Amino acid sequence: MMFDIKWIRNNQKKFDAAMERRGIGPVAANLANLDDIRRNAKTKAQEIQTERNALSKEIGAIKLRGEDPSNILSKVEASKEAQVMAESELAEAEKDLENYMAKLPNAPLDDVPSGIGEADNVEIRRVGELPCFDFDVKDHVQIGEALGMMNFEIAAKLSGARFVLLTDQLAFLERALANFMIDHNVEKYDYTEVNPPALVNDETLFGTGQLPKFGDDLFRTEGGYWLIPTAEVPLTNMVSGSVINEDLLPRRYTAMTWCFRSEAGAAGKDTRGMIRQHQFTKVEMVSITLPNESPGELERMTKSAENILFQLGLPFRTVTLCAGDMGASAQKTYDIEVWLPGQNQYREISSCSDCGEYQARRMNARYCTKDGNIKGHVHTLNGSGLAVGRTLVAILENYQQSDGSVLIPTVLRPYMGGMETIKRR
RNA sequence: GGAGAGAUGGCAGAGUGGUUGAAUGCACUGGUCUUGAAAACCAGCAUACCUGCAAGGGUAUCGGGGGUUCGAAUCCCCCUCUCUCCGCCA
Repeated sequence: MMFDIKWIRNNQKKFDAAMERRGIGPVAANLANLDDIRRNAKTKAQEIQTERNALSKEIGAIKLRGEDPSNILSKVEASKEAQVMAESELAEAEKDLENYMAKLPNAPLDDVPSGIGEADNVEIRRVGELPCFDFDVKDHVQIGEALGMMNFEIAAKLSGARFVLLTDQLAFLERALANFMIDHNVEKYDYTEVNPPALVNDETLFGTGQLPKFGDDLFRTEGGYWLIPTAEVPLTNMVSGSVINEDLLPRRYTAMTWCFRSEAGAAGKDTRGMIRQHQFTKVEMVSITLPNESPGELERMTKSAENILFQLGLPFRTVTLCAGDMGASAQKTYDIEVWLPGQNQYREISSCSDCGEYQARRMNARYCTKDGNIKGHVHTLNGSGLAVGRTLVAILENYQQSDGSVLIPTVLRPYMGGMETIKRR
């Protein structure tokens, strides 16, 4: 069950209040009603089945004695019709309830600010000083193209709009960034590196909440696979359907993957440059925790992402998303926004979310005590650490020099064979 | 892609139409015995859901879905996955 229907039945006002914060009208009464129908149908179907089972057993016994069971057989015949009816009623009721619940978003935590959009998000900290330039600031497209290492025309020829082709030192930089991030997550924050499938099935996308509602944002193969929009999908679903011993929690996974997004609703947005692409590289973090540990884990995960920016010397700010701006699966989200001199604004580079038990319920991922007693659903969290393409953009723009070259952040140099600057050659 | 074999409780492994939710062994838990332990013996040991204040009662589940039957782990069909062989391939 995607939500705790018993809890909803008994706490209808609370549930509706939570949904209202996400801009969704009252649903609890509907849910309770659908559940009533479902339970009644179930009870009825079970009663009929009980009778049938008893009769069938009796027939077995009678036949064993070598007697004629035909009078009972006729009784069975009568109950058959009733059973078919009851069962189809039940199936319909269950489907109705599931379909209804599958489309509801997660309930925001109490400390999530109210609001309907970006403007209502709350900044909680700013780190790093904005760079000053004594020359005309260029954006990453100008810088990259001038270096001759960022090409949108060839990418458009090969694929179409919203693709980019990096060459030479920029291709190298992207690879170095990913390595740096993975190492950071593994060595400093105890994440386990994973190299997951990038094509997944329907069930997996349902588990993390992309399906059934947001299939339009994804690419799908003719064979019915989906290209992952983020490594959150495979990493989180690693524990689907399993019962994890509480001693083994928390579990932390990190992966570098390509991410594929159709950007269906983004026509006209960020059309210039690498900010919004159909394909981009991202290093992702996923944590699986005990229920009471997810809020602390969210802070930890966010710190991990922030620390990468800090080490790269990129200025950023962190905001708490308001209830209306969060993704459907999240119960609390921090966005980290990096400063982009070329746009003269902060832009999202990481999003860290505590999904509570929302995804765990969809995936049926639970935990148990040492002696195997199943206690409940785990909590799941995911966060970018970081979006590699956007990090590359941020480095180009923040570390640009007057001569068109780009300084490489110190921590990255070991990952680039000691190279200190990227310049045209 | 072709041919074959398989999927049963934590594990191993019986079971081909009628008290089979499922033998047996191992593991695990409790007990007896013992100074203690081992061994031996006895008992217990799945999950989900419905119903009930509770005790309890009930339903479903032997990879998944559908079918045959009064009755299916057992028969039929479809699918998934695993293994072996062949082909192809990074």
